[in-house]
Amino acid sequence: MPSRSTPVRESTTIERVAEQAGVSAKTVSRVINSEPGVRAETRERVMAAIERLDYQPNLAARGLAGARSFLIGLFYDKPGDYLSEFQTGAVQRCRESNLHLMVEPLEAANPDLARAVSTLIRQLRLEGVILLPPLSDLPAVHSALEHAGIPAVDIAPRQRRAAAPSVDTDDRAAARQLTLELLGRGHRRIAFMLGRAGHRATEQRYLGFTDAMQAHGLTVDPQLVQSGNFEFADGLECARRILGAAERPSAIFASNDDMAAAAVCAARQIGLALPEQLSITGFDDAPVATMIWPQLTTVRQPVRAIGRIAADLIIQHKPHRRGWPQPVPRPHLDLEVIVRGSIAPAPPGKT
Amino acid sequence: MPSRSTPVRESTTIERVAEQAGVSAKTVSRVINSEPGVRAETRERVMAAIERLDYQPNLAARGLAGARSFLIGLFYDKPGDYLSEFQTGAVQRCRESNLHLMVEPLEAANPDLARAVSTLIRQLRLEGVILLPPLSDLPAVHSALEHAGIPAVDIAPRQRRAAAPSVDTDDRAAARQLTLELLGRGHRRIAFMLGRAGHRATEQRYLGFTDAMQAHGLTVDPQLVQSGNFEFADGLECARRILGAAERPSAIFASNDDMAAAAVCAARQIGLALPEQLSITGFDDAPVATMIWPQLTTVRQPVRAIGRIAADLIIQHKPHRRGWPQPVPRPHLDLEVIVRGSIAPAPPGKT
DNA sequence: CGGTCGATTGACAGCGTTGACAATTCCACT
DNA sequence: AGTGGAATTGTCAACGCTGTCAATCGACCG
Repeated sequence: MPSRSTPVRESTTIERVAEQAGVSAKTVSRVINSEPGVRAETRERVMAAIERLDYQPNLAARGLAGARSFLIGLFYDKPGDYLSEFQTGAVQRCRESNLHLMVEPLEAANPDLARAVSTLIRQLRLEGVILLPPLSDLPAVHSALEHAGIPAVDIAPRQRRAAAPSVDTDDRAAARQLTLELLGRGHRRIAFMLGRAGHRATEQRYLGFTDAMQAHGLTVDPQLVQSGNFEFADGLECARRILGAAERPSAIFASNDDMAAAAVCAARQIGLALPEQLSITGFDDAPVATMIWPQLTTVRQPVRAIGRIAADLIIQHKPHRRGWPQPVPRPHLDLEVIVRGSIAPAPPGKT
Repeated sequence: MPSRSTPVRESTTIERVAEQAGVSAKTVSRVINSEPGVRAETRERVMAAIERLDYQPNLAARGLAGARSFLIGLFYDKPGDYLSEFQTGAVQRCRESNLHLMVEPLEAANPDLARAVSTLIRQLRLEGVILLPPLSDLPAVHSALEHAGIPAVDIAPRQRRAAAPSVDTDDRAAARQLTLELLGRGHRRIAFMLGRAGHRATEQRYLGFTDAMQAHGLTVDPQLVQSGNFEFADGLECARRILGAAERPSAIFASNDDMAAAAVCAARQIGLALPEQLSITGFDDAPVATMIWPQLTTVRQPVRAIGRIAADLIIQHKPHRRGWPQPVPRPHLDLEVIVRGSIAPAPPGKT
């Protein structure tokens, strides 16, 4: 029984819709793009025709004719859970405006980054680009984009650029609040595990921590501040150093959950009872936060929401009149401290 | 100091390149598309011109004229680490052929899935689609794609479709091997935590497990087989049921690392010493596998490689003469068992 | 009732590239 | 030098849509 393969059927063009609706192609185009100046009755007739023929405008043709692309780029360096959540949120927003998201991994360390970026944007004529950290901190990327006149939004950039939109969360405030949870439980000697140098998150979280400490008149023992680069393996080293300190802290504030998980392991290995003998906090509410015991007290980032907003910023972006910088939107999202089992009152005796 | 905004410079067109090289636009086009029938010397001249002008062909125009899109779709349901690794691999392969990857989250449960898919593919004119599970098992998606004549590759589909390419890993063999690791350590009473019903991985991993058990003349106690849906929370329940059994097993084979992590937690909570009193294995080598203690013995999936291959299958795909199904490629990737601290010899006494 | 002006709509020429096919060039061989 | 055929290159018209600008329509005014 030879299978007849069904060939691709011709797709409906704008012309066919125009015919159906008894108008010109241009008018159909107007309706598609929700341009003003189409009589309501006409618009309806056209929409009905579109519906009836199940018409889908051809992106390439629209792009070519209209000098746009309906494409937004999402540039990232490291894959991971964060990325996938983020992009899901961004795509959601894109769909509402009939745009599409093009994901492009890029190596931050690549010396030829600028050219890679430039190639991408010129080939695709991206309408905007979302930069995930650490790409959001690379001048090479920024200048390539600026040179091409393509709007970019920086996600959690270390320092905001003058005329560039960005999306941030108030890591500092959340870190402060998280530290307060520890202080409130009587902890005084608290260690801190830093993230990767140069990341906004690294700085802000540490600042929030010191804010809270200072507010309580406490100083931070430099021996208890170690860098873990946001990674488990490094975190393990770092936790060991911290726990090996002459005077052991009663709590560890890790800059992310992976490192917090490392602290949990390290503590367990030297036989500490958790959370009784050592409180640990993380950051991000990554999957691992609830997959270990005790579950991590941490800070939830609304990652999808951030993705949505990032896409929204690109979409809302109107090219501004030259010389007149438009106000740069900088949404700030609230983070949520989530208290779980990994923290407990400080053991007595340690004051 | 008013900032003059740099406007978008005109991009080089194929015409300009043709001029530079002293040939017609069509010849430049030939070079770009590496078509045969261009004298070597001419080709070089053109390439030099392209280089000199830093020319980037316009995707939209190429697409419109050539009736293609240079776009491959990656449809997924659940975001996560797997997705982000996979897409990174797929993009790598795409770049080698100047294609781009369009990621599209799709809800498997959406009753209107077929239309969502159809809209996507007609708007974008995708050249192919990669379906991540569980989408790779949905007839609605398949038929929509087939109807549009768009090649699709199924990733780990439950059952292979006749003329459809797919990428699989030999989960069954790996599960068998992993089980052997347990059996080799003297474990006889082994519990199994199933994944989500309907997933290929769920079936194959269980089959591999029973293969090995049977080969050793062991029967599986139905009480020790529980379903955890691939999720930590469910896994926890499920582990508790298993550990609460009249006769406790000496090992648990979890169908993925999240559930294995749950088993670790559950065991710890009832005071079992790990791995001495209970061996646990996972699957996938997810991030969590090395972020808990003891680290999980598991199976590594070459996720990026799978992504690469999936993209490759789309790219290699040549539309076949109607009626003559071409051989369907079905690469099979090897998995790697990784032995870590979560398994140990069975405690004596239990035989 | 002609005129005016804003609201609608349409005609037409591209957008930058490739497909189909024609033209030219190049060579080997008479 | 002439010829045939393959190799190479060019011409021209799409591809499906939108920008520009002209045309038409209608309401309203004097």
